[in-house]
Amino acid sequence: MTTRMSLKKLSAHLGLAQGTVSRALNNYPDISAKTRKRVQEEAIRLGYTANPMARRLATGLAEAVAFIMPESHSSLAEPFVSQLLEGLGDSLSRRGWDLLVTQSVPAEDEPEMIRKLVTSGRVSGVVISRPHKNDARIKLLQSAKFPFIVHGRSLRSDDYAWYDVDSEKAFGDAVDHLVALGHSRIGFVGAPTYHTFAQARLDGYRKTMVANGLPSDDSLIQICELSDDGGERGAGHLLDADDPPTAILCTTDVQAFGALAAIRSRGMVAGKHVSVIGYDGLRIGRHTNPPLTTLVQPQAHSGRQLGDMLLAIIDGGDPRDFQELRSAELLRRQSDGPVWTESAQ
Amino acid sequence: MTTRMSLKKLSAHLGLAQGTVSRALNNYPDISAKTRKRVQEEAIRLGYTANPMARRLATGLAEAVAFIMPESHSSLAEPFVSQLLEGLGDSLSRRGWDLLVTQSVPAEDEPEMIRKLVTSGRVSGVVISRPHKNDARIKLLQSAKFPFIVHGRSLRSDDYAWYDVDSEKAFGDAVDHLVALGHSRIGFVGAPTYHTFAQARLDGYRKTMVANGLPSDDSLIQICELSDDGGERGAGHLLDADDPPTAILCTTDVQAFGALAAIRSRGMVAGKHVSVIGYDGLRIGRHTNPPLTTLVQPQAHSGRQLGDMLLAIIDGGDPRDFQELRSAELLRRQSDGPVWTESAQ
DNA sequence: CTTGATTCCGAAAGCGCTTTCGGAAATGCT
DNA sequence: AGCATTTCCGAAAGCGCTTTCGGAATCAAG
Repeated sequence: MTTRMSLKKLSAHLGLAQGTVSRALNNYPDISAKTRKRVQEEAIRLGYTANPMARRLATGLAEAVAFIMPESHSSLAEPFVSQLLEGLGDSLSRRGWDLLVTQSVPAEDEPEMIRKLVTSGRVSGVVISRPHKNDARIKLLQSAKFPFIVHGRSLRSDDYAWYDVDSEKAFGDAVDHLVALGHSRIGFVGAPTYHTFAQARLDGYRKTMVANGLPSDDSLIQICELSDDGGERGAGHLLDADDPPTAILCTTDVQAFGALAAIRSRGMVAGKHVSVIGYDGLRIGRHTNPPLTTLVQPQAHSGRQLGDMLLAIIDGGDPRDFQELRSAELLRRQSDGPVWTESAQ
Repeated sequence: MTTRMSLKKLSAHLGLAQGTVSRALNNYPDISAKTRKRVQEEAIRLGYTANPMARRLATGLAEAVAFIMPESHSSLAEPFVSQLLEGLGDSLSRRGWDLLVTQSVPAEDEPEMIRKLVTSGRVSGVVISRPHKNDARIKLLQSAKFPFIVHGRSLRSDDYAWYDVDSEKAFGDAVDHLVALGHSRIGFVGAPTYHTFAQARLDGYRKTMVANGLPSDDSLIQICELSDDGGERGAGHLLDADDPPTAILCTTDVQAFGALAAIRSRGMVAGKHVSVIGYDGLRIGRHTNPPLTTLVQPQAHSGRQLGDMLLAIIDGGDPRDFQELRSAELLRRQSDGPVWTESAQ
């Protein structure tokens, strides 16, 4: 491979000044259509592409955005990441920008990590996910006036861009659904509520319980970690209580998988003796025992959406104009059913 | 935020020349220990960090590597990706390098995509995964003398770096295991064999079948797509044949999930009437019906490993010195068992 | 034709760093 | 003390692009 084609060589080849060629390639209006055409054709003919580092240095634009991976809570690795990255990459590549992924770090180091990312100039924007209710990263990014978008929301979400699913409403729907099936003692397997989504889902559950005139005291609520084991433990406690619930709502599908295990291990069958509903709509839920009823979120194009929005903000758009709330829908598989009664048996 | 600290300002502040400060920060030996210390301390005191684009332009080093995401075959999104990226990111971040992710593109565009990546200078190395038996990307990378590492192998794998799991051996072990359980008609649900791993697993199955003096004619082999649906169809055909197998080996866990479904839908129970063994060791397999027996690959640190190896190659190491073959182990859950006999019932 | 406005391109100054090179100052040796 | 080294730093030339600015050439208008 001969040495890489440079602007210098290209312009010499064309008998034009470097600046002229550069402007021609970048469609400056002060270049005649004729020479512009000549330049552009010759450029592709010779396979010239600008050195990104040189351009980035000259323009001060990083031409890249970072995705901060959520901390993986279980070895049941985040199934979203892959899909989300695909969408994000798709969005960015249309502009020739890079997608860079940074791993999450211990929570206390996050601010420092964000600071570095912002000041280093390696990226022109970032997308963060799974914000806490009071997310330090968001504040940092805001005060630095750095373009960013959030996958999810924090408590106050009016003044930044986000893309989220209304899981509060979804959990309300789930409760209504269970009530319609005759359930009145409905348990909830939650996650640490510093996660906004965990809080929202708990709220949706609670509010709809009282709206239906049902109890949702603490004995019906188990907060545990976001893993199958966590779900199993949480559901286990619920099931072993004096007056166990006849249905259990889980914050995530992964937790629900654990809940199903807890039910099985107690000699009961989910969907019959006790109902279980998860949230996420993971396809893998088709294969659990029994197949998991779940709230599916429309994440097909969330990555693409996130990318497009972030790009718009980087282009100068007002972050407040980019807030999108989608809704989730109940997908009935086989882990829910009417409340169990011995007699009906 | 006041304007970013630059080498120029830092050096003025120190009363030194830019070059001197730069060399001090980069630990050049021609700077006295005294001034080096002074410079470095002042740099951190003032929060100076070099502008990456400027450095990259000056040094010609991209300080980044790209991970090319495998094409996702099913909406059962690749569970590995997340974990792998984490490890990779970890490895790279120790050196302050960036990890950038590029989405896969239609196979026919891959060479072009690789070419762009290589010539653009945006990265100093790439990691590719799921190579085909005769992978065009590998050849391209080799002829361009561009640093890269492969997650998996192609047919001829002697002259480049790779990290792989010996799934051929693993499938041999699985066959032996089933034979020990009394099985003799063992079916195989495969994947398109342009995937090297699909071929290797098929080979492992075949060879060990004949080594055990068992038949492995085409009627026992179904090639289908890498998804749960594919696995369900493949296993279905096997099951519906005149002389159905008493055990089925699947190329991946995801396919095995489908196989379990096929068995259930025919009123049989896996692990009893017919055995199923998958490959990957996905944790989610604990929750299927029944829990899936599988060959688990040690992917805990594969990302980290891949990153370290690639870095070493970029540093000038000989790719041939970086070939690592790990092995998978059988994890018995509940989808395998002795061959079923009516009488024993 | 002359003038004034346009159109189009060349020249040059950066962007913020690295690295080579040469020379002054400090040190070693006789 | 005198010379040859060695130590340490300053100066300057890039890296490959973008972008401003001014001027030559072209055009329209008087």
